[in-house]
Parts: sequence; structure tokens; C-alpha cells
Amino acid sequence: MNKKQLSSQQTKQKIAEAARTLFGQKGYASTSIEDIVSATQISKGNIYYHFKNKEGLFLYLLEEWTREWAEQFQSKKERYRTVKEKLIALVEHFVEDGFHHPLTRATNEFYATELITSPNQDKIEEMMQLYLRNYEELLDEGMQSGEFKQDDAHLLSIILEGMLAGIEFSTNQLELDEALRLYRKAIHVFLYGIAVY
Amino acid sequence: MNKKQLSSQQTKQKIAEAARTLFGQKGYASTSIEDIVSATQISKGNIYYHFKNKEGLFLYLLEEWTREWAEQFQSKKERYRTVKEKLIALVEHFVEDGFHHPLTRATNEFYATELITSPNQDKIEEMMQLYLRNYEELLDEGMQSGEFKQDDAHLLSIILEGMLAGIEFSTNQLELDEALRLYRKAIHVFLYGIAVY
DNA sequence: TTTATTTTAGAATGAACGTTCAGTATATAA
DNA sequence: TTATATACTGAACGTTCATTCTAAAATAAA
Repeated sequence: MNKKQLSSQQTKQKIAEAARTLFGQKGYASTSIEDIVSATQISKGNIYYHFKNKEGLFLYLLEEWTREWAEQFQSKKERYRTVKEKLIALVEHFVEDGFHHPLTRATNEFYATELITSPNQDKIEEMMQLYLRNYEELLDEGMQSGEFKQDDAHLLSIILEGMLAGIEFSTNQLELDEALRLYRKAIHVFLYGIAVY
Repeated sequence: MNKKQLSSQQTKQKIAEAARTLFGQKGYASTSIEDIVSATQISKGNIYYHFKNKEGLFLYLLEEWTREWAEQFQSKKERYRTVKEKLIALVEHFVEDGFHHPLTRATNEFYATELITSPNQDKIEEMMQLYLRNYEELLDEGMQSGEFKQDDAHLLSIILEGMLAGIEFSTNQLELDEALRLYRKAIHVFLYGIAVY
């Protein structure tokens, strides 16, 4: 990569960073390309040089985020022994580190609005599935090991994912420690609910 | 109410009905006032005669919905004996009758986008609280009666509400019976999670 | 019948915004 | 040095859309 390509990559990342922050602060629809221009001093044309359009820019951020999430998920998983511990650690990690992730709220909005029109439905759907598959795997593991009752792991993964995502919704006004308390309680209720006694 | 007032009320309801359907089908932002004009043959000016603006129209629908919800919640509550039964019945009822309520998705979108800018935050917040209070009351009742472990009912109400709302999200593609199965499983996991053994 | 009030119509307004495009600068390669 | 592909600029475009405004129609009141 020569000097030019390098600085080009840097501007692309600068755009991405500012966009992530702005989408997080103002939501998807309310963030204009002009806002990103103001925040970065990078011209509109340049933004469109690096990204197909607004939707493409957002999708780029989503994919970046999903990739990171998956990596962290894996490394967390390996650090704990029982599935219970793993799940608790995962929840704590993603509350601490990601609960106010810039994109969580904007993603809801994006998903709610763009799902109907976007030709990128598949891409979004795929990302959703990634989260579910990871949870499902863990739950399966817990059933194999005898930690959890035999049950429909797929269904439970939707419930878990739904629960975590849904709580996030009520979480906007909460401080980190309050949020942490809420999520801990939630995962414990869930674990009690599926545990073998 | 004379003839004129009556027909005026009728047009107002006609607008509300069409808006509810359209917001449900296309989401909040993607539904234009023009769409409502096309669907109803009622003029723009007339719509603005009956409603302050688009946001006001949507809020009107939300309030209508919340009112109905609260009524049905009450009447359901009285028909069952234990809190467990009440909660299960409630979930089933609102899945069957409301899970594809026209406004569920649009409300998510509206909430996600308008929360930041809208001066109606309070109104929305208030509606949210109504749901929570109702759940909290029930949970409290269950703790009093010894059905549930002593715990923080407020926290649990947020978790329950979050879980139900969050699952809805994954539910768009599901058939009613699949959705019902999912929600039943969810409420059972939750109940097991908080029950006294 | 006349006057006042409420209700309806729809063209006009104006701002917001995503996207395009013609052109310019810059670094790399020849 | 020159040619070329890459990176970048920002004004202009076109469209969408909520909202406003003027006027007309319909009904109620006097």
C-alpha cells in the first residue's frame, strides 16, 4: 500500500468513525450526509467516492461491528468453563463495552425503516442470524453438558437475543451500573428458567 | 352532536384508520400525508384540520392503542386466579390479538427516530411507564401470594416488557402459531426463572 | 333568508436531503 | 517530465414531503 492508498484508507476510516458517532447520537434518518461533511471536513463527493450511498455506509459500519462482536464472542467463550459462566460473562462484557454502542439504537431504526424497501434485507437478515447461531450453539452445549434442560435451543436463542435487545430499549436513560444490574438480573432469570434443578 | 359534527368525527376516524394501516404497512417515515390522502380521498387540508401534524396523528393512534391495551389488560386480569395464569393469558392474548398490531413496528421506528428531537418525549415515556406499571403490579401480587420469589418487581417488569418487545422484533417473518409457540416458551422460561420451587 | 361557524379542498411553499457530475489536485508509473 | 489513474471538491439537481394558506362548500344559528 503506497502513501496515496494509505491516506485514502485513512479518510475512509475518518468518515466511518464520524458516521458511527453521528448515527449513534442522532439516529440514522436524522443524520444527514451534510452532518458528516461538517464533522469531518471531508467533501460530499469524497464520501460518495468511498461509499455507494448512505445505506451502504451504514451497512459498512454494521458489518464492521458484527465482525468485532463475533471475535470478542469467541474469545470470551474460551475463557470460561461452564456455559452458565460463559453466558453471564458475555452479557456483562457486552453491557460494559457495547451497551451504549453508538449503533444499537440506530440499528433498530434502520432495521425498522429500511427492512421493507431495502434490497439489503438479506445482508441484515444474515447478521441477525449470526447472533442467533452463536447463542444457539452455547445453549446446545449447555444441554449436552446437562446444565440445561433439554429444549428447543433455537427458540431459546431467539428469546435470549430478544430479551437482551429489548432491554436495551428501556436502557437509554440508565447509568452503566444500573444497566449492569438489570442485565445481570435478566440473564439470571433466564438461566434459572432453563436450568436443571 | 349534530349532523355536521358527526360526519366530521367520521372523517377523523377514517383518517385515523387509514393512517394506522399505512403506518403499519410502510412504517412511520415512509408513510406520507399524501399516502393518506390517496387512501382516503380526504384532502391534506382536512387532515391538518383534524390533526396538528404528522407526529400528532401518530401520537393520537398510539394513545388510542394504549387505552385499548389497558382496558383489555384489566379485563384479562380478572378472569384468572393465579398470577402465573394471568401472565400466560395476557401474553397469549396480546400475541393473538396484537402481535401483528399495525403499529408495533412503526412505534419502534417512531420511538427510535423521534425520541431525540420530539418535544413529546414525555408523552411517549408516560405510555411506556403505563405498560411497566401494569406488569410490576402483577409481579408484586405474585410475590405477595408466594408464587414468586421476593425480588425487585420493578426490575423484573422491565425485563419482562423488554423480553416481549424484543421478541416481537424477530417475529416479523413468523406465522401466528409459531409466534405463539415462541411467546409461550418465553413466558414459561421467565416464570420458571422467578418462581418459588 | 342571512349571517356565522365549521369543515373541506388542493395548489403553493419552502426546506431538507441524497445523489450526481464536471472539474481539479495529487501521487504514482512510465 | 509527462501521462494516467486515483482521490477529492462542492455546486447543482431533482425529488420528496410536511406544512401553510386562500378560498369554497356545507351546515348551523339567528
